[in-house]
Amino acid sequence: MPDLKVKKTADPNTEAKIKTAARTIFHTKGFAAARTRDIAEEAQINLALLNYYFGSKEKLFQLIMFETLSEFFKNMGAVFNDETTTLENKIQLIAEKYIDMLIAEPEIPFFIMGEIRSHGPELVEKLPSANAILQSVFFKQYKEAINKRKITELNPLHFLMNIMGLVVFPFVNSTMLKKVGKLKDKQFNMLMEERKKLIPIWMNAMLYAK
Amino acid sequence: MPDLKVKKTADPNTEAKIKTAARTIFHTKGFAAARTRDIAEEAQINLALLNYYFGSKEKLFQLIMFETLSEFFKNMGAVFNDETTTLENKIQLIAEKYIDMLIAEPEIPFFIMGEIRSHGPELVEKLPSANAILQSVFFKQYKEAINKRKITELNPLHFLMNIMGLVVFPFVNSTMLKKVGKLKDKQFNMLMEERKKLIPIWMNAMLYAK
DNA sequence: GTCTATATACGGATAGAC
DNA sequence: GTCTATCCGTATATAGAC
Repeated sequence: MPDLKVKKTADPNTEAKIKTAARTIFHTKGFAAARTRDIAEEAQINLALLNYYFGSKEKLFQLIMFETLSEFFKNMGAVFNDETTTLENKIQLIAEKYIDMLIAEPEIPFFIMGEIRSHGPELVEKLPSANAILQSVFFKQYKEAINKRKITELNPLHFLMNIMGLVVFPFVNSTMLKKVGKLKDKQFNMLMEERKKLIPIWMNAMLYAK
Repeated sequence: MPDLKVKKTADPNTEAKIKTAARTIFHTKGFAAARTRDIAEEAQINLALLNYYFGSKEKLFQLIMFETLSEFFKNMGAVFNDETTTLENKIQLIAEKYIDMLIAEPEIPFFIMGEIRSHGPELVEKLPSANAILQSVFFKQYKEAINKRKITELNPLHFLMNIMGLVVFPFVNSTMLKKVGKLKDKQFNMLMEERKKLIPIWMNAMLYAK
């Protein structure tokens, strides 16, 4: 008689399902507002399995946070330190890659910033890439461009704030922007696509302004 | 025999103290992570008094949220709709006023965006000013400037995203920026002061770029 | 109005059957 | 591995003394 699988056989995907669900819930609600029950429901598994596989809400969160951060910074390190591309190339690549990523997962920057605020700056310590940003090839090239054109030298952080502000901020504040502009998600994303081309132009204009 | 006030006379400031404390706690932690005990401690009052005066955590939150939003948008409405100032004037005023406000209360934009995300867009409905932004004098002047100079017309939302990104984003992401730039609060605020002058220059350059 | 003590609800976690 | 039932800490809220 064949095994009809009438009863609970192990689901090989349970662990993965929980992780995917946890990612979604944590990203959208943040650690404090996320409930393990939300995650269990999203994953369509029993609540007890969350603890069985991951020990605790806290441990599961640490895992998701670690993966999210690695993912968020890994692609960027390569662009920032590529010796073969120009400053202008890099600006364009950063705009394109970040915007693509943010269209795919728009909740990530808010999630990261929120958890950095609440869990304190210890979290930032764990970002190897973060500390080295100002020493990257990207910023060396920025300084060269400034010197060459004999422009008043500003703290390079302004440059960093500007490109991040232009790229990331619309996603962080998307709810309000959609409301103000009466935009559907699709239209909003179209605007973001436009910005891939516009931001390099704007950044260039800012660089040599006045 | 004089009244030595040995015992509990009514403190006329209790209500105000709770509100001030609630503001601080809600702004820094958000609704979900804020505990009524945190607020009571911050205000140095008995926990029960919070409910005595404000009914519930939820009601107290609604009050703080309403006041925060009104305050955040009221000054801006005046600037946006002033017929007597030019576009350039307004950009400068917005940068100055917003940055002053954000140096004084840096947690506000993150707080507002976070609660809009979690409490859903109903909250945005309650912003009378928000819906009218694109009809303001500020944006009329923006469109005139574009037409006059025969520049490719973009969705005005780009203009809004840009100025907000440049002004607000550094405050939203301040923890990471301080870390990356190894800045004390004081140094960070100095950079923000610099931006009051820089943002108008940059916005102008962006406006007529390419 | 202010306090202490307590009720009530909720969320994270585990025991133990299957 | 998966489920049900339950425990326990914590957080909001209230009852009632002063």
